[in-house]
Amino acid sequence: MSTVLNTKERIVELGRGHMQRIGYHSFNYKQIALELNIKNASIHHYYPSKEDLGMAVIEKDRQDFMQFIQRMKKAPPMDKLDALICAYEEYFKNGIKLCVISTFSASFNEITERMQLAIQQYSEIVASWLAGALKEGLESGDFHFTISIEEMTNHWMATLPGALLVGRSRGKKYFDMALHSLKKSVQSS
Amino acid sequence: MSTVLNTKERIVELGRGHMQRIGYHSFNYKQIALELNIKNASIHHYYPSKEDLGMAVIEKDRQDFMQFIQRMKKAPPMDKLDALICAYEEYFKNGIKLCVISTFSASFNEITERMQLAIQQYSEIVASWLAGALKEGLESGDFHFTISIEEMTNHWMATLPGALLVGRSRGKKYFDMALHSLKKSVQSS
DNA sequence: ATAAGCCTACCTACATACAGGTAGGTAGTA
DNA sequence: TACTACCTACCTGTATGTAGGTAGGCTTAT
Repeated sequence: MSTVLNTKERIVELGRGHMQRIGYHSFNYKQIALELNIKNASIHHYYPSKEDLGMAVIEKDRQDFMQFIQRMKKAPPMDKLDALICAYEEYFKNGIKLCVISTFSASFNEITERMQLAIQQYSEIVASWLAGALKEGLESGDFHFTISIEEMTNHWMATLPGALLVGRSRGKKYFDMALHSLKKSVQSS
Repeated sequence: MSTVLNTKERIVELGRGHMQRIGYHSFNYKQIALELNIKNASIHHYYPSKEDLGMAVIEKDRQDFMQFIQRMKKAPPMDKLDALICAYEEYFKNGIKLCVISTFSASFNEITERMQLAIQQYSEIVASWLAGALKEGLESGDFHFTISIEEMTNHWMATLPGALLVGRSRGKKYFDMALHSLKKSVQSS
């Protein structure tokens, strides 16, 4: 698969980045238009409304996550969690982004119902993948923890976004510490 | 202390609520003006710029937290943590708010440096209070955990905002579960 | 082979709305 | 008299979105 993106794909890609950095509502078409050297109105040619673009961003991120699942399908459970953590380190590094789910969760009360639904569904996909990886690691003996898988899943689902937020206000040290604690949580608790 | 607020105080109070629900950037003067039955321009009489109002909201929340610290000064450590959790339950209930620190952390890249600084300082106040409560509980034998106080503090600092976000996308059940796990974390880990 | 027609990927120009903010005024109170 | 707490009216900037146009490539019929 070639990495050359057409305009439509580049709009989503750039839009996603901006939304993750400054939020869905603060994001605007101008920034993308400048970067792609096209006019504001041309974006509407591909995405008639901002909601359409928002939906496309969520959908693209979900698809990327599905591919991630596929790629990691046969990896050992710890590698799966490591890869997830690695993705979050990338978000934090690349201009202090949030993950897409957190981005839209932070704006949850100002997005349309359609978008809320898409985020809810996407969240459940991530959660069930996480639960699967945790179950697998527990059964293989790679992980050791005494709380339920559902609780551990939820612990991860809350801590990953929380680490991004806390990293913004308290700095990288505390972001790293949160992820480090998270990794340890499946090894002895 | 009377609960009757003057207009200036009510503007901050309402502003805070709206910011917590929809974010700093999405929040606008009109909503407050309507609720207080005054004109948009009158808000500028009290807070010349939006940044001033944002700063006032952060400052008010910090002051409220300082009062909270005072009130809980002689309470047993577990009561302190319970009270904090209770505050977050209130946020989640009252129209699905985030805490003020998360609110501005979510918008961290679109607020002024002054506001960023204020949030950073406020974060450190919360963190050091939390660390104090954890230390106290550990020494009194009320808490049992093996990780460092700094790590446990950070765990709380990340999980509380994370729970609010996850609660928005996955629902109250998972918000409650996150807080429940959090409470358990100081009792056996 | 080529002309006609159509589609894609943009453009210019504009409509609309709404936000933050300012200038200057006024009524009531200290 | 001066200050407080508003108001009306307006300016400016900016965001989403629309209408209509155009250049160039592709398709199809003759």
